[in-house]
Amino acid sequence: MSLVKRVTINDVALAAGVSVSTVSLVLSGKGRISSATGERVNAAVEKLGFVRNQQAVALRGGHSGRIGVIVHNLCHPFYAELTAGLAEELEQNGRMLMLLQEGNGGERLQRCVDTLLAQGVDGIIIAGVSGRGVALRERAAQSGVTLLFASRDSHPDEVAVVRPDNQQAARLATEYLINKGHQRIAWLGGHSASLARAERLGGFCATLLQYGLPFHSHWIIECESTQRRAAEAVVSLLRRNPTITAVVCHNSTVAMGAWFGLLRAGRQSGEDSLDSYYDSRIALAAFADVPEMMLDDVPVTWVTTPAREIGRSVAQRILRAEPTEQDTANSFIVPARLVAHKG
Amino acid sequence: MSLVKRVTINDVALAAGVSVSTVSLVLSGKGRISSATGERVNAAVEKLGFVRNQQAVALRGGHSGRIGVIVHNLCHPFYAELTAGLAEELEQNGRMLMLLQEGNGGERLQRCVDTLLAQGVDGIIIAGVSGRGVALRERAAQSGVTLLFASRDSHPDEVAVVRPDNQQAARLATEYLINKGHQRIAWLGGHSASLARAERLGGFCATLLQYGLPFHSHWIIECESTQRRAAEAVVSLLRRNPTITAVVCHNSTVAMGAWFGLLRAGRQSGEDSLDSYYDSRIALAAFADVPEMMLDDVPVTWVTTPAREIGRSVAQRILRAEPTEQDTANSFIVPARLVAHKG
DNA sequence: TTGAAAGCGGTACCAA
DNA sequence: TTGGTACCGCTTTCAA
Repeated sequence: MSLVKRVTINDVALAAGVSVSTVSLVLSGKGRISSATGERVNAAVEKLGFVRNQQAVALRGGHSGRIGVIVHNLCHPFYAELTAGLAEELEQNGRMLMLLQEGNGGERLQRCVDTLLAQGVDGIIIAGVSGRGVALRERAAQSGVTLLFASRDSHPDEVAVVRPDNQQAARLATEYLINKGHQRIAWLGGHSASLARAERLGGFCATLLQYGLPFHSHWIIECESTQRRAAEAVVSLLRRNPTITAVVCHNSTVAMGAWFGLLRAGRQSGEDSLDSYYDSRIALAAFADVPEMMLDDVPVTWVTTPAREIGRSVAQRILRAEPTEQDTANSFIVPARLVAHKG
Repeated sequence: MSLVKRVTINDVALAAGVSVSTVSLVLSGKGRISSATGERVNAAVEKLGFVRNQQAVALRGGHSGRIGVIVHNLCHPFYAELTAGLAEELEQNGRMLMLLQEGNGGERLQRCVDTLLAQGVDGIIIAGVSGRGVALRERAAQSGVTLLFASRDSHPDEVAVVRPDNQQAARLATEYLINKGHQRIAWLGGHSASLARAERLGGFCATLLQYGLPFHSHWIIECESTQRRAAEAVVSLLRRNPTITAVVCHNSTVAMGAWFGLLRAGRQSGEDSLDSYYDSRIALAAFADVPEMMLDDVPVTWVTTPAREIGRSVAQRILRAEPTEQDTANSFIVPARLVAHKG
């Protein structure tokens, strides 16, 4: 037993009574081979259970079929979806994904790229990391490897990035509410340092202005992403500004919290039906990274960021990209979809 | 421009004025090298930006440093966490992860393994796929590669698997409720075909019996994993069995739904405080794949399956494993943790 | 302490 | 239509 030697092309050649070059040709279907030889080789491959050693192929000069992916946090739903889309698309094209998680800090990212380069990847995708993009791309280019970025927001660097259209997403949500008849719309959630939030706010404000609707900066509420805080915030907001009829929430947690807050407020104000209280008074719209089953029963209209599509898109781009032409690659912005609450 | 040739060990040797063998020795710190030469080589490495080609290393006979991972569904929180833990642990040990998603069907899984084998991985981890384990392990063993399984439940095959202790998790939840004074406890959610559910139910029933508490099979409710269904189910359950004081929920969606159901029921029954209605009447416990921030405000006691730890654990095992001794590897069962609702 | 050379498993060019 | 063979980048004896 012990170290079972792997079946190589030599073994196949021997078994089929041909040379290694012939086997190689059959394998890649390149040369003009007589069908008799072809079958003999294939039979040998089958019998011996031969699997082609991709490392050797890559070493000789071919492509390795590996795409490196550096993802900031795999457990974040957005990046999980993105990575899933990436893997899906890459697998469909016979490539595979080498995954690295970028735990902390900038130095580490550089090292991730080097690790990937050492593994002989054909391309590298960085998902959700900001800054230092130019230096990294240069490093990758030195090795003739395409480097692409994917992110939730626009990149601070001047590098190409595939990302969601946060402005359009906000416009979508806002217009939906406006078309439903809402005129006084507030914003709840997110931290002012968030770039994605800033982009969304841009779309939100622009849409309000465009429709000639009032916009007050004190209707824009920062809020920690917990249900408790969101519930408190929405109640206090509505108490101070009773004319507000709709709220756009920065994420699903905030939206859930806001809903609970409304439920409580409805109860406390003596309404006899929470649903009617909600329906007649306050409409909720919110951004979500993925259409979550968990949220199916909450009366919120969701604008979902197409994380999976972004993954697929960036995969397609890296497959198409020639290492030399990467400089021509421009940002590719994927639109969001609106999922209206039924009923 | 165009195809920038990668810096090789030859270039380094040339630049440092030594032979390739010397460079190799310095790189791996193996031979006894004079510090003068060592420094000259390192300087050249630095200047040229050399990165060692792992494919060549692996081809020559060393380990590739790659671990293949086949995961059923990356977007499922349990498997996302598991994969993250896996990646974390592997990276800390200088390995990396080649990720494959097993979309559908059995044939495909076999192909995934072959793909991984062709890439020259040192080991393969299959996360969340059942059946056909024996055949796959055999295939891997032929190539001298260790194959390990990780899963949410016990495996139907007779192969080693790292998995959560579903029985213990259920025991944990049940005992917690009992210690809180609950005597009449129901079960809500999950499909009867689910193996994980069956295991949990085992722990649940055993604990009840152990404490001499009543157990009625009609207190075990199957339920689709949506909030709406769970809300309906919990209300109808309590209406039929008003003596029940606690419910164990099969997952977080069901728990959320149950809570909403209780809220509604409380309101309809004319209670003036939902919280007190809930607190005084029905306690909820539930299983969750990860401690989710989203759930921070729901009065549910969670038993979290340690997905990340399972990932880490299986990574450690595959790093430790010698290809030949895999048959001695037994199932490794990771206990769950209880997160009591504060207040 | 260092260098020369033989592979690892393929590919592809050049002959036959 | 096939076979011989020189590599790809690196490790590792074996000599020097």
